[in-house]
Amino acid sequence: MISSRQTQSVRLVWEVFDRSDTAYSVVELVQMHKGSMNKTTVYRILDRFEKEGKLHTFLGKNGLKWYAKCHNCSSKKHIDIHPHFQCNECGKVECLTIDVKIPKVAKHHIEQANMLLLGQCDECLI
Amino acid sequence: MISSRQTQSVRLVWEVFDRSDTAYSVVELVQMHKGSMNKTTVYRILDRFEKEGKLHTFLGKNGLKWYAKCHNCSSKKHIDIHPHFQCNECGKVECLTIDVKIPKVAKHHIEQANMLLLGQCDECLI
DNA sequence: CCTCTTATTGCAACTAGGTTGCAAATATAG
DNA sequence: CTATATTTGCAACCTAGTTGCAATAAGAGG
Ligand SMILES: [Mn+2]
Ligand SMILES: [Mn+2]
Ligand SMILES: [Zn+2]
Ligand SMILES: [Zn+2]
Repeated sequence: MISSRQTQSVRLVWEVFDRSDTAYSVVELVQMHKGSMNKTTVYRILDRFEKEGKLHTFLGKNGLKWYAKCHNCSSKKHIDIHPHFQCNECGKVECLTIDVKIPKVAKHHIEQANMLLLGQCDECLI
Repeated sequence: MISSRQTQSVRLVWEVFDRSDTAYSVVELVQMHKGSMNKTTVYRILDRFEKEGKLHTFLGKNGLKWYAKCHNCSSKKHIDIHPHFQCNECGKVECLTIDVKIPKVAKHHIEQANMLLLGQCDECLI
């Protein structure tokens, strides 16, 4: 499941994602593991998870990097090209399962489409 | 046309956008005006232009802030909700005139959709 | 034109996310 | 149990962007 060396830190970071399908910003993850590992280690472990196809990454509304679990990816193929949602009130981020068709643009070759929807989440709508 | 005080710096920054419809990153703009004004000034002028509805802003692929001219906006209403394209090879950014319909998401209120298309621009396709 | 008020600017210091080089620690193959 | 390669901590660094404050300069009104 977890390739390369299965260190204490690797296990701790993975557990967070294993427990739920929530997306986490690097800032949260560094904060969360403060005391048990260095921030550099968090960054490096996340990098490795991404290369291995365990996590995918995207940018939230202020350019912050977010990570979420992949479901059918490997180091060879990332198929997590889905839109993401971020709540303008609580800041929470979610992976969306809806399909977005990539628009065609004349004279351009489009390889990827990043879509970030902004608004209010279910909890903040009340 | 240009509200507030029309300083030397304000004129210089505006000229860049007035000349063409190119999008510019703040990094480029600061570099471009190095020698004639401080970077803080560039940031503040861009902020003002945005508030006044002259420029709109969005994030490029590395979370860098980009600015481009608005065409029918005012301080009251920004209607520049269009997708943007960034070339993976030369880094160039373009505003796209295509329409993207904002997807609906159950139990969420979507206010805005940010879309960044990545690929190769016309010049880099050769 | 001159004067006064207020918006704008420069500067230096700061914040925050993210990266790097290197020596020390540790997982794991054999 | 070793030997080796990977991973980690640390401290220093980088870059985009922000802030407080004193100095400067638009431009409105006289
Ligand atoms: Mn996702
Ligand atoms: Mn645009
Ligand atoms: Zn919310
Ligand atoms: Zn290009």
